[in-house]
Amino acid sequence: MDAQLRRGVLDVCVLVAIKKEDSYGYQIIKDLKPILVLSESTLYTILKRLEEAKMLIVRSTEFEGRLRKYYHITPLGLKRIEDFKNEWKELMDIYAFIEQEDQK
Amino acid sequence: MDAQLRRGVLDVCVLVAIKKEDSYGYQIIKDLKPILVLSESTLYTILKRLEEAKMLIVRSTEFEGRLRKYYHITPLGLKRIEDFKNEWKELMDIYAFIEQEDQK
DNA sequence: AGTATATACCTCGTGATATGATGTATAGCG
DNA sequence: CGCTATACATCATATCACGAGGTATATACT
Repeated sequence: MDAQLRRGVLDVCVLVAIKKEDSYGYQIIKDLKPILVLSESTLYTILKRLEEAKMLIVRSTEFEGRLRKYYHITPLGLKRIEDFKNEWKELMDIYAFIEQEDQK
Repeated sequence: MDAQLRRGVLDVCVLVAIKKEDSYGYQIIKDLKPILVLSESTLYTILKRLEEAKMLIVRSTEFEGRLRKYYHITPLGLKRIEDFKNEWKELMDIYAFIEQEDQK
């Protein structure tokens, strides 16, 4: 899929994956794989950005000798998802325009 | 609207506006204004990129003493629109996932 | 013991891109 | 003569995805 189109949904997909249940990097990649393949470098960049934007809070734990950073969604993160849904409507209008004009 | 979401549709909107009828920068901005506001610097950057990608060909003319660069869409440009429509389907699947997971 | 694979994190550099600010120039109108 | 509309352009900046590469542990296989 086109890189630019992906960008618009990447962070919201990550937020949604975490909203469902607190999760960590490696798990999120596996959970999203069926609908969206994303590399570790991409995901960790996104997680960091969302944490800096206070849409996520992190809690580091140790699990079987390895580090795990569990992310939890904040009210700001939930708001981001809601905002996205509204923006999606605008995007649908734009797509409708594309389809309509393209048929002419 | 979110900047990232915009990015995914900007160039296709421009292509569609030109597909309908050969057009030039200033006109395209006016035509798209009802559904998508874009600045001159943004548009001219996009036009340049699409021309370099051979999705548009340009023909410079003089109109009432001013320069006008008319753009015409190429088969590659038409293909880009078709590809976009297919990618849109993938994007709809992702959105369906977001909606579904968000309701849980 | 050694090797491979899965888990789990991270950083750095690069390339692509949108946008505001700014600049140039002409036409037409009051 | 100044203002607005038309019409182009460039530059600097900020954001972002991603590949390449790095570190470390647990488990399973040979």
